[in-house]
Amino acid sequence: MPTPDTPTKSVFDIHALEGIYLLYWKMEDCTEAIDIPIPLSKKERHMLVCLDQPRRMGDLARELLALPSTVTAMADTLEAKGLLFRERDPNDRRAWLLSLTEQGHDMRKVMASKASDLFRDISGLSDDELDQFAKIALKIRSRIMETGMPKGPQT
Amino acid sequence: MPTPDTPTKSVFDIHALEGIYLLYWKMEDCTEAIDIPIPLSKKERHMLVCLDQPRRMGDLARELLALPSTVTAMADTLEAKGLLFRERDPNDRRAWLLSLTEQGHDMRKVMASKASDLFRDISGLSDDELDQFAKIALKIRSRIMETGMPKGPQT
DNA sequence: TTGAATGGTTCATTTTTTGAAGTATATGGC
DNA sequence: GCCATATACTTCAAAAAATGAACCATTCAA
Repeated sequence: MPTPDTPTKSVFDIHALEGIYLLYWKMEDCTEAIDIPIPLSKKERHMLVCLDQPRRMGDLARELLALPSTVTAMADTLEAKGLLFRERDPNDRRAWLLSLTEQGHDMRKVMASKASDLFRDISGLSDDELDQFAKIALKIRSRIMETGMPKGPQT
Repeated sequence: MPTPDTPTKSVFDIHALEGIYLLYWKMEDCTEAIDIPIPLSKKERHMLVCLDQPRRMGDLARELLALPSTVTAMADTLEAKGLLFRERDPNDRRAWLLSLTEQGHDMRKVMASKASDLFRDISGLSDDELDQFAKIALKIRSRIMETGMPKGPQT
């Protein structure tokens, strides 16, 4: 019978990564339970949260690891629910900019603040640790935004 | 036209969380590209990585935020691919323990070590920061494992 | 100007997830 | 021990979500 795998010698071992995955999954799980007036799927929630400012559909698709056609569908339903609207990108008239309506912004704010609270509870970190973690997470965020957002599914 | 939302005053603000999400998504994206002899879906990969030691299907379902029936289906395909096998849990003969075959363990090790490398590249952190981040991620991991794994979808 | 590339849409197909009903084992009260 | 109820997993049909190919409009570059 196989015995548990021994940790690799690498600095950042798989159990730390597992911590990140668990955190993500647990956040997903608890976020489901946030009570919002209009029911949204997980991906739709993420899309909403990504829209702190107007974004092009293609960018969203890459960030959310979705195909353009998937983003079209999600934008359709969020638009139908009155949470966002499309505007032509003045710099490229092929592209749409998605922007939140006032209702969309309200909902996004509620979700963002609840998510932040959830993170504190779930992680159980001290203020000091939260601070350290946030600092590094922000670094990772800028790094990914600079050096390459996810490429997303290839067609 | 709505202006970008102002950050909340909470210690752990939404942009830090966004960093964690981006990290997760980018890891998903790059992990797709890891070349393995037997093609697996994302969830199947996660399941494999979770099986560093024999686990009950119900536990996996909760951790992976899937329904029991979904885990049954995934276990079936991974079993058919020769990567894991079922054994009755001697402590509860209703339950199955999923264990990796030797091939499964080999594949898991490859994926775990590549994931670790990927993380270093994607995050772009210094060794010192990696260390700090890993320490905190491990804390979060134990915290979640103690105080409550995800409940998963409710039937 | 024109041909190739890009941004998004449409829609039929495939994949994945869901959930209700079922089997087998466990657990707690009597 | 016996029964009722709960738990662990399975089955399978229905629903939801993602995919990808064909398409239109605009942009970019030769």
